Amino acid sequence: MDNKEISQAVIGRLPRYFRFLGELKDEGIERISSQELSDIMKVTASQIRQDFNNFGGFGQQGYGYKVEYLYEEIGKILGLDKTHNLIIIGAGNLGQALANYMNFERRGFLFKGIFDNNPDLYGKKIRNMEVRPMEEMDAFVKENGIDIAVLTIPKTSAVPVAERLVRNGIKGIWNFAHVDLNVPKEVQVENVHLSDSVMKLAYNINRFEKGDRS
Amino acid sequence: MDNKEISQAVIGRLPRYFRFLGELKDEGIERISSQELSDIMKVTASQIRQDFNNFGGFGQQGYGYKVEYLYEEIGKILGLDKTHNLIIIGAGNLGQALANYMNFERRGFLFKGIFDNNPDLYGKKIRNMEVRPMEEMDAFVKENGIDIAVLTIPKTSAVPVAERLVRNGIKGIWNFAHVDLNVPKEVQVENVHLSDSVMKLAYNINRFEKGDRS
DNA sequence: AAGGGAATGTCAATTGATTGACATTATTTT
DNA sequence: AAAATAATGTCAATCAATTGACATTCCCTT
Repeated sequence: MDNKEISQAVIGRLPRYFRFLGELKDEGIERISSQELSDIMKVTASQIRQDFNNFGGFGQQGYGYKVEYLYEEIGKILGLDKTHNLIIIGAGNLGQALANYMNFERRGFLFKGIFDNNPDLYGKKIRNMEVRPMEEMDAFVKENGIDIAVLTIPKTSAVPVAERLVRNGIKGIWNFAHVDLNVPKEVQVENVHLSDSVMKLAYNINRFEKGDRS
Repeated sequence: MDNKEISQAVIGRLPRYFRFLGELKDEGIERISSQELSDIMKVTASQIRQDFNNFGGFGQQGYGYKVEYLYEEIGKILGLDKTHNLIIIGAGNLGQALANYMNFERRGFLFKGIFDNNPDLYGKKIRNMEVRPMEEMDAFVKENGIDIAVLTIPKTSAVPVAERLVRNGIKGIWNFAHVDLNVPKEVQVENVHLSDSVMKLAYNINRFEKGDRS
């Protein structure tokens, strides 16, 4: 295994490759060239080859890539061959949506529990899982080997809750709260700032209306 | 108004500036230098000045930036001084979560309707708005001047629905479906691919466990 | 009113990402 | 079995983004 650092630009593209390859596989396509993939995905063939080569190259010269093999390998790179125990903090609309939405299970993300600090919700069943009070979170994380916490709580509580999670050995935080979390570098944070996203959309709509047709 | 193209890298940072400035404003801070902002936001002061200069520069030499003024100006750049009429397509968990979650209203994103093709949901009230059947969508978009459609439907239906939206003059699509939409360039698409996001998280957790401490 | 100090705006240098080109190597055909 | 073909892997060139440096300008104090 090479130890050279892979840029996040490349990593950010892997899930999209994975998605397209999965679809090709489902269609029964067995092999594909970087040029064909380029046409489908609307990125340059050069970038595709460059990206795959970061991991050693999965193709055969003169032939192309075997779709299924490539799909498997990218899955492994992304760590989808392993399972991850996951809890959701915040049983509001978004937390519930994510809990139910979980065809993430297929990818090895196992939903292990959901927590909230609203007593009205305690015991409520969400996807066959009772909402637990926040006080139980710390022990639960430690005892159940939880890797990932999904934060769907208001920004005011997000920071202290993140600190508690870190203290109990969480490995990754999927953060939906509108706030930056400052955690030690051994804890991975992936932010989903929905309002940032919709603002970008607003900008681009506006930009276009002002006559910047590009 | 300058007509030079602003890179999406810069645009992508604006919402974060906006968020931090809003908080500073709420704390009653009146002025800030790029260096101070750099310390808070953990980006270089040079990048901050460079970014703002894309829009002509909002500061005063020897003084810094007026927080409130800067906040307002970035809001205007993002188009938050205008209102956008928005509908949600797909009244499942995620659609409902987004509908309720809407403190987007504060930013000028006005929730005007929600649609689904499941008859069981027709008429169900979500945030004071009855779920409408998909058949009514096309006319509704046209008649109510809808700018933005939020797609929270399965990937199979996302593509044809996007086409219908485009035909009826939608300006932007906030796409939560796990599929790439091919729309004319005058229609802006902002993707929120949640599974891509969680896969990136999985990668980074794995990478770290394998000993890449960075 | 004048001078010193502070921080912007901007240019240049560097770093990083993407694209292009092609030699190499495997496959396929004859 | 050899030649032709096809497409990768990789190097070099280009393009874009980030950082660093500093002259300029404006604020603030005396």
